[in-house]
Amino acid sequence: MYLRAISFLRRQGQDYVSSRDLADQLHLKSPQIRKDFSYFGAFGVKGIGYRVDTLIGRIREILKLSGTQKAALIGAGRLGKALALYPGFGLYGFEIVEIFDVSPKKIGKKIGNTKIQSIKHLGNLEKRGIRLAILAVPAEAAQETAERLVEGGVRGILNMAPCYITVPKRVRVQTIDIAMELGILPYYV
Amino acid sequence: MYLRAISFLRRQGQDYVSSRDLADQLHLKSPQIRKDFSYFGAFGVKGIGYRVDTLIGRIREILKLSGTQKAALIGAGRLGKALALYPGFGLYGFEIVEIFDVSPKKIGKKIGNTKIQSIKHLGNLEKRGIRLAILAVPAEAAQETAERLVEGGVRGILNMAPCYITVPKRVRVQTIDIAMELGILPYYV
DNA sequence: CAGTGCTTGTGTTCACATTCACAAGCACCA
DNA sequence: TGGTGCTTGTGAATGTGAACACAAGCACTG
Ligand SMILES: NC(=O)c1ccc[n+]([C@@H]2O[C@H](COP(=O)([O-])OP(=O)(O)OC[C@H]3O[C@@H](n4cnc5c(N)ncnc54)[C@H](O)[C@@H]3O)[C@@H](O)[C@H]2O)c1
Ligand SMILES: NC(=O)c1ccc[n+]([C@@H]2O[C@H](COP(=O)([O-])OP(=O)(O)OC[C@H]3O[C@@H](n4cnc5c(N)ncnc54)[C@H](O)[C@@H]3O)[C@@H](O)[C@H]2O)c1
Repeated sequence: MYLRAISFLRRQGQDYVSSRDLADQLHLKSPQIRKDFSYFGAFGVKGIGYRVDTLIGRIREILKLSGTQKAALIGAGRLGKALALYPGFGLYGFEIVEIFDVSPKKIGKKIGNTKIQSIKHLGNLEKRGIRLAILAVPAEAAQETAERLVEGGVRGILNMAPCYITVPKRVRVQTIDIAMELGILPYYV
Repeated sequence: MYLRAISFLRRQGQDYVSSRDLADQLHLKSPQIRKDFSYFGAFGVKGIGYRVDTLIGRIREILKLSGTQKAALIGAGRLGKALALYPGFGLYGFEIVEIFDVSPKKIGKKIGNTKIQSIKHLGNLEKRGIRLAILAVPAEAAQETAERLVEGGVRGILNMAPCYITVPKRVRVQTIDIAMELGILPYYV
């Protein structure tokens, strides 16, 4: 979240940012931000604030986002296609290098420059330097597909299907349930 | 989250569920679930658990999700199209009834049964019974578009653009930043 | 070079959410 | 009908994260 906000400031040409500025932009209180940063060492300048470049570098280091990371996309449906063409992953250094699907109609076709491969040819992703996967298959197939990913050596899964998936604890899953997020709104409205 | 899990159980024909079962499924502890439910009154049966139908009804009531709610979709790009055709909103009783875009190439075309209208014709959504909107426009246009939605009487916005938007405090915004969620994974991997 | 204004970093306080532990209560059975 | 086995609902304990308040420190100014 900080990375996104600070990257935005950099694009606008800002060199320094104070915890107060960030707090206003992110709708947080400023001590929150200073505490968060200070957990990872003191890299601000009293009286001035934090240097934007330094901050981006440190946060990328902390989150292990330095350099580029390869990711696989599973499921070339409507959402999968949107994700495959989404440039926003670049900010965090992600690149979708392989796409898989089960449907013969889709296998062999291309999304952008990337060919859709058969899920049967998933193989050992780890050996190809892929440790992350985005799961955009129907909920019914999510658990089964996740298990194949784990076999393939994947260490982190972004699950777009509206269900929980169970994996060995060395594997991290992050689930996004878009409809559920919308479901939160009426309560407050 | 509970609603999704319990709806899943109902589809499987289960009549009752205990806090322990739910806890296992959602990777939580069981007292958490009992506390959460008890804040809204006691509607379980000791020795048995919670009746699935009752639970779904109560949670829908609590979250103000009883009945159907109309929503507008702004931005008929790749993501917008996927969302417009996504059946998963139905679980929470949402229906996308209007779609808007700015591009002359898209206006007049249909996604499913819904015609894409010009954003100029947004008008008063409230009067048409629309209190929720899904924002799937480029980040640069998000703030400006959100303001038009607020003018149109929208009370809740699901923002898919990777940026914060500022709205009057009577309006609730829920932002989903998909790339950011993926960005969380490497830290743990 | 002392004074002013601003911002960081952090010990302490505070608030809240999670977890524990157990009494109360229902169902089933002998 | 009394006993057994579960499960709920909830006060109390615990843990965790947010907010506060302020000393320490940098920059700029006259
Ligand atoms: N469309 C949306 O806007 C949206 C929003 C939120 C969540 N989701 C979720 O994302 C997932 C995908 O949604 P979608 O709209 O793209 O669906 P879709 O039906 O358009 O696409 C699903 C794709 O997955 C492929 N597939 C099915 N089983 C597979 C398997 N075992 N291995 C590999 N590929 C397989 C299908 O061939 C298809 O191409 C679903 O779980 C859906 O609930 C979608
Ligand atoms: N594609 C994805 O998978 C993905 C993932 C995460 C987030 N997002 C975000 O969702 C948003 C949409 O992404 P997309 O991939 O669909 O982009 P897109 O470029 O395919 O579509 C954007 C659409 O918005 C329309 N638009 C532009 N300005 C508008 C305005 N002022 N009013 C109404 N409509 C307007 C455009 O005409 C276009 O049809 C972006 O903010 C993007 O960052 C997309």
